Order: sequence, then structure tokens, then C-alpha cells
Amino acid sequence: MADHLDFVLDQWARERPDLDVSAMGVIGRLSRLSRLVGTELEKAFSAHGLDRGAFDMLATLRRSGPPFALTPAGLMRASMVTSGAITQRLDRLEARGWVTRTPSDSDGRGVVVALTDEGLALINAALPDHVANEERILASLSTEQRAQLAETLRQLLVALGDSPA
Amino acid sequence: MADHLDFVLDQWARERPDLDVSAMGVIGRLSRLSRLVGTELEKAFSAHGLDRGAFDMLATLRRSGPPFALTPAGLMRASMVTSGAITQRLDRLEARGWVTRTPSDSDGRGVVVALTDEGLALINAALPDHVANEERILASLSTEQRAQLAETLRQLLVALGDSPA
DNA sequence: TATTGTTATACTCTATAACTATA
DNA sequence: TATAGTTATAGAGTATAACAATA
Repeated sequence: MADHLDFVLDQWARERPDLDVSAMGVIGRLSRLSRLVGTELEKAFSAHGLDRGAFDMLATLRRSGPPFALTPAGLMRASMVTSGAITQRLDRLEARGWVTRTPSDSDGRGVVVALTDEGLALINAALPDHVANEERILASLSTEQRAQLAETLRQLLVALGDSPA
Repeated sequence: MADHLDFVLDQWARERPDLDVSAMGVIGRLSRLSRLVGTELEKAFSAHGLDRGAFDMLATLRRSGPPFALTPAGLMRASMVTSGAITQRLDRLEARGWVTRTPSDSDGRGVVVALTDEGLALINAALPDHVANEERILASLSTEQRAQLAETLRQLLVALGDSPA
């Protein structure tokens, strides 16, 4: 079965046969898939009253382990969004009672963002649904394909400068 | 070499050993990579005074072949953005003199968007740089890995409802 | 001087809906 | 009634820069 990029590559082959546009077959699909997957992920989030940004913040705090606390700078590095977006996300999460902001002990400039009991309960409840949703999204791939895909994506990420922490 | 998702999966293994979060290894990497690749693509666009949305419109018109004309609805389907975004993109492209909007002959409600000579020259010039940039982004993969990646992504896209045209 | 977090600006996009002109 | 395109609203993100407090 053909996808949209099959159509696009066909058009380019006809219009610009001088150009090798095969890279588009990878990058174009990457872009479209990321969009479609994003839409699918929202379904599980909204079932818990969350959106992507909120889930991202709560999950990052959750997986950091007890006491479920990080600085805004740490959340920024993990989420790949700008500092302004982090401030706004935290404003909303704080208003909902899911996180607290307290001055850092060790750094007078710093702030520590921590999950409240309500925030912890929420992310603990949303997490299994999110993981099940991701499994559903990947259901068309074999175990081997999934492993191979993860490894190829990692190779690309490392080459583009992605790093742990 | 480790990437960010190696770190994330490690944290989840420690915090929620009851959950199989391996799907995150695929979907998380997909999301981060799409973001990083997007940033890299902008470099080639901005060298020609374009942004992602503008390049997207011009390239879609270009590959449709002579007379390089499509309806806003056609551009919307190809680009996966909302109708409001299309209207705004076309407003900007029209103001720059790169596309024209003329009433459709066959449908009184319709509009035909067409590349101007300037728009055609611009996209023809930008295209080889864009393709070279995509090749650079994928340089860390072998030919076989690229082909396999494209095929796996296509499989996922088709399963999620992506289709030609 | 540099860093932390917040605030501000202008812009692009989202989702949703209303609106017109036409089919 | 439905469709094509535009317009409008509120909200979340971008990039960039400025800012106060602290290191």
C-alpha cells in the first residue's frame, strides 16, 4: 500500500529527474509520522484531562524518582521547549494543584518544581494508558522492526547531537 | 553512544519496573528526531529567505508540474495544516509576489493558487540546497538503513491512515 | 560577568466556529 | 444542504531580548 510520500517522490521523479530526492522519502515520512503520532497521543492525554505539555512535565518529574522534583532548567532540557514555554506550563500546572514551586535551598536564584500528591496520583494513573496507547500506535510493527527502528533513530539522534540527561 | 531516550528508559526501569515502556524508545525518539531535523531543515530554507511553511507551499506547487497551480484545499491536504494556516501562508506568499490567487473557472467558489515566475525561480533554486541538506542530515545512515527506515515508516504511516494525494 | 527564572513582544500555528458565495 | 475559502477567537508554542536576583 502506498503512502503520501510515494506520491510526492513520484511527482519529483517526473518534474525533477535530475535530482535524487530519495532523502525526502525518509525525512518527509518522519515529519508526517511525527504529526500523526502526536494526534494519536493526545487521545490518551485528554482522557485524563491533560495535554501534551502537561503530561510531558508530570512524566519527567515522575521518572526522576523521589522526591519527584526538578528545576525549570532541568525540565527545559528534557522537554526541548523554550524557557518561556516552561514558565507557562508550570503556571498552569501550579494553578491546577499538580506541582509546587519553592525557592531552592542551594541556589538563591533557583526554583524547585515538585509533584504534589495529586500530581503524582494523576501521572501514575495516566502512565499505563499512555503506554498502552503507544503500543497500539506501533501495533503494525514486528518486535524486530521496532528494535531496529529504535536503533536507527538513535543513530540519527546521536549524529545530530542528542545526548542523555 | 547513548541518546536521551536511553536515559529516559533507564529512569522508567528504575521507577516503574512493572511497566514495559519499550514503545517509548520508538515514539520518544521519533518525536525528538522530528524536532531536531526540523531545526536543521530551517537552515537551508532561511538561506533563501524562506521558512518551513513557505517552502512547503512552493515545493508542493512545483512538484504538481505545469502550470504549477493548485487549490487551497489541495495545498491543505498535502501540508497537513489547517485551512486558517493555509490562508495566512498564501497571504504572505502573495504579498511577496511568489504566488497569485485567481478565481477558478470551473467552480465559482474556488480559487487557484499558482506560482509566479519569481516563485518558480525561487523554489527551483532552493530545491537542490534543500535536498543536499537532507542528505547531510541522513549522512550517518547506510544506504540499506535508509531504505529500511523509509519502509518501516511507510508501514506505520499506512497503518495510521496516511494515503497518497 | 554569567546564570536562573520570569516577563514581554511579535509571529505561526492549533482548534473551533461563523460566515459568504456557490454547487 | 454541502462545499470552498476566508475570517475570527482563544490558546500554546517559537525566537529573541530584557530584566532582577544571585553566583
